[in-house]
Amino acid sequence: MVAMTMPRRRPGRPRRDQSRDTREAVLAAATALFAQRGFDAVGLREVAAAAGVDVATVSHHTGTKAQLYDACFARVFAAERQALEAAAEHARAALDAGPAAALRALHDLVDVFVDFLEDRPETTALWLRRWLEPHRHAELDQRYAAPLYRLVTDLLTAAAASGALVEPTPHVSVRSLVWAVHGHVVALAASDGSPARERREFRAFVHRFLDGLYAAAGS
Amino acid sequence: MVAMTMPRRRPGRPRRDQSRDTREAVLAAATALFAQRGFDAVGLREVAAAAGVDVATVSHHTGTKAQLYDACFARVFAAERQALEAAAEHARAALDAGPAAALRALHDLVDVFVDFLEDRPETTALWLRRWLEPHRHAELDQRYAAPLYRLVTDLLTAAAASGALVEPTPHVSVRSLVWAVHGHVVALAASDGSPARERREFRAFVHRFLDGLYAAAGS
DNA sequence: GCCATAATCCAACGACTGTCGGATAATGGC
DNA sequence: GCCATTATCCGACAGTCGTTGGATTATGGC
Repeated sequence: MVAMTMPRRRPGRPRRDQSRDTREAVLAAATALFAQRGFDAVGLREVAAAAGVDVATVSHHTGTKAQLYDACFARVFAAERQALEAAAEHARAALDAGPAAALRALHDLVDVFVDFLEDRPETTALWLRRWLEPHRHAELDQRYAAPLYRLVTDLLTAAAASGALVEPTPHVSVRSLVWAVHGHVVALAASDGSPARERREFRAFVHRFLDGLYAAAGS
Repeated sequence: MVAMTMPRRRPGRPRRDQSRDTREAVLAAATALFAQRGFDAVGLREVAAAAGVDVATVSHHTGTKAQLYDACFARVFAAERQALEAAAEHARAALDAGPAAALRALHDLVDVFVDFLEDRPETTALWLRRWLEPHRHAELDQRYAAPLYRLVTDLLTAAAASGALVEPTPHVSVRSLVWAVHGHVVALAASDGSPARERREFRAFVHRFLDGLYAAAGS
């Protein structure tokens, strides 16, 4: 953990950036715990212990428990959004270079997505937990999910408009693809087999899925 | 709720089947609450109130809170398994009647699955919550998920052996399909659009997906 | 070198949690 | 009609929860 490598904190006016470091350590510890066991099962004292600080320090930096949870969420999904938007921009640029290039760009985009979630499984855990909170679902959807979905959906729609593929309901395909990836990550975490093989197989499956969308266009 | 239609319970030796009725009411109330808000966020007193009984009565019938949770889980998935096994038997029988009949049977099987989850969204919620519990994941997988997955995977494998379709990794396809359905159910619950249209669109998507597996066989 | 600042910890609060012993009372078996 | 049975509720216990007020102390600005 980050807290282990840092010198034990002591009271007093902060060194430069001490506040930011502590906040980051708390957020990292809280994110891991919330992803693993959920909002209600994690106590603030536990978060504090994992971050190497006192409970009151957690509250001091992140306010209420719900605010801490939201901060963890925002932190993780900002990273995801950043990774995806760069890749999507790339794909959008390739759209004008013909169906073959567009298909290759889509493969790359999906690979970036799969890589990201494989590397940070806590992202999947947080997504699933948020999806299970109906009252926060709407706000979550608008702030995080919708922009990402629109990104890819627009991509597919544009590809369809250029005649590169046929997909009557792009948002359904995208959503199904996203959930399939989450399922893959969950299965990967619980797997006792060869992770490398499972990753390869899933990637191949996703690519076949994308190719299928293109094959339907009969180009 | 069931509790509302039943006469207020009073102490005393039970009428015939009173015990079973109370247990059922408790399980129903607990299942709904656990699905909505999760294990830790639901208190036993809340379950008791929803079932119209006292806390001690809940413990008396279902033991520990964890045992109550497991009982809810087992109850829901027994129903799912029953529904799916009947449909799968049907599909397996149709496998010898040629590719067209087999494909139609697969469509039917998936429709049964989608119908079931659309009708009982709490099933999806409980699945997702269980998947997020890594320590119980293995046991869960072996007791409930594995048999169902093997059912459908065997079906696809047999179809592949008969040359009806080509699918190198049936378990990946099946898992992805299952997660896509769960994603559909979640989106449906949070949707503010037309549920009927979303259901139609998703069903069409799933059928296209299955047809794609067959189309790859180049029959 | 002094002082205001602010990060940190300690201690405690009230509320809520799961669980259990014991009292109550209605019913089935005799 | 009596008795053993048992579903039900009341009350209480020990523990944990999130949160807060106040004391402590090291640092940056002067």
